[in-house]
Amino acid sequence: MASGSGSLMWFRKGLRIHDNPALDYASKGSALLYPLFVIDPHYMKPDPTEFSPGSSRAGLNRIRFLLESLVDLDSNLKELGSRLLVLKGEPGEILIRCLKQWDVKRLCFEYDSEPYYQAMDVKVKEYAAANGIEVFSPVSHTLFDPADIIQKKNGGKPPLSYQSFLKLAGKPAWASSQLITTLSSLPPVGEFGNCEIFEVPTVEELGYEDPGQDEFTPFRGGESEALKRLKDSISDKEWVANFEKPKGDPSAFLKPATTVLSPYLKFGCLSSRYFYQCLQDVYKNVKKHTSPPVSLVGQLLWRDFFYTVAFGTPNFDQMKINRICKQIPWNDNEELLTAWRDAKTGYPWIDAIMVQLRKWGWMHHLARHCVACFLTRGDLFVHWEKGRHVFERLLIDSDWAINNGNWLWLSCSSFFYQYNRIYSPISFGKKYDPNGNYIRHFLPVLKDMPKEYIYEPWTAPLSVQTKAKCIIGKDYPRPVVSHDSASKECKRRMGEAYALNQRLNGKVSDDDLNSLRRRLEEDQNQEVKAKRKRK
DNA sequence: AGTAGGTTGTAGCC
DNA sequence: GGCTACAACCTACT
Repeated sequence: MASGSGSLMWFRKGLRIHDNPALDYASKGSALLYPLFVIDPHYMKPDPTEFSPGSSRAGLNRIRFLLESLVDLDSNLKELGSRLLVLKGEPGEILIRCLKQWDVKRLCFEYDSEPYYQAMDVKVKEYAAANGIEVFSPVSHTLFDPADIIQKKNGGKPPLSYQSFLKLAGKPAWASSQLITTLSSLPPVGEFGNCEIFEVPTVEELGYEDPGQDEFTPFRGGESEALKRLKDSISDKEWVANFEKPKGDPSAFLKPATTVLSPYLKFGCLSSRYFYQCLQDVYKNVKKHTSPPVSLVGQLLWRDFFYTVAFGTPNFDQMKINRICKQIPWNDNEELLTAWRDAKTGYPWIDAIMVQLRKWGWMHHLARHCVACFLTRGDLFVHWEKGRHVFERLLIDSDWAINNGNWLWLSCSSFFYQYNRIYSPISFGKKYDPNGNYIRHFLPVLKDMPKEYIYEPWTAPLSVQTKAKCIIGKDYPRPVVSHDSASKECKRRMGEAYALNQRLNGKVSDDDLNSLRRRLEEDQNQEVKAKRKRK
């Protein structure tokens, strides 16, 4: 109760010591500190109905990354004379139970703008208020407070373009203040009575079996790893100063073309604000540097842009009743979706990327673009929400606002509308990696295919296929669609869908969408018939 | 009402 | 590596 002398630090994201205002405040003026993490079954419980090992929300790679981050957090807390208390269950309920049983006068946790936590936090705050417990919930996951930008600076609506976001956001308030990056010690952990406290579990303890995979993500979770990676990334000042995102090589995998700090930012193992300040320090000491949107700081601002729009847009993660999302008659073709998801489209560039996603949980941004475009408006015309689900589970850096924002972008449903610009599943990869080394690594079945054919193996003469020990249609699939005709058909459908959205001023009903879907399919059948006749 | 600009398209040319 | 045509969308702002 309010008479207590302890603080409860509730970790969700923000799995770090450095620049953690909630932790800093919790540790000040309190005789006791309870650092808590709750293992949420929504996120961690095995779901055997899913297409890959993991829960319904997260694949095994990301679950493992989170556990590693917790182990590291626990060990960093121990160095400061504390430890991490791990509990299991629905986090909101568990937290309230802890507040009831423990000696807590102050509850601290990082503000989280995702709908899932917004709903949970309302209940927790209500309980705290009713019981005289002080709540401190600072914005420290992002550079800016999304609510501040939307309400105070833009009259209640989120900006829908990056440029307008930049103008509204300006410089962060804390840009030139000293962030607290180290703590010297923490108060001792209080008595936790009959609460059953766990150590950080292993994946096996969570009920997962060894998936028997030959290759796993090379990225280890945790604040220590994040800071090491940050230091490595910014040590090359020229590289930082000249960074231009679109110029990176998506096929580079031995040494990725970006920092790969995204998974650490996702879980808050790395503070985006600290990263921002480190980058500004580099910029100060060089003659010239790149700028947003392409620079490294630009990447952090992209992150905040998507957080802001996502916070200000109800139903951001779906097509229907989403104010900013174009209504498009996507198909529901399970076979095409499965081929894409399981790296069996017959396009090696696409399939190699999907294998990297499955094994590493990370691919270059442009590689993500290629497969997202291919699944949706480029070739297969499958609903972006299906692709979103696959990314959401498999990416180690999957972040609700950013993942959904990028699927809206790539499917030309919002933010980006030039649907005639389609990534070629053949030539896009080839211009970076003409020898196909990336494909050879992630699709070893094609490792002996001559480079003349590796992006289009179905065009290789049978003698070449035999010599490469890879028969197309047997050892590696034939293309599920022909890119030339499929992309043309997609453009036609997008054009029709856009016209419908414009005509109805965005108010497209299920019936409108279904009748367009029927018409498009009829047109396509007629077209196919006409083609046959001509032959 | 009209226009500029938009992180990252492709193919074909030099 | 850079230029052009291709076909053409939207948002933000004048």
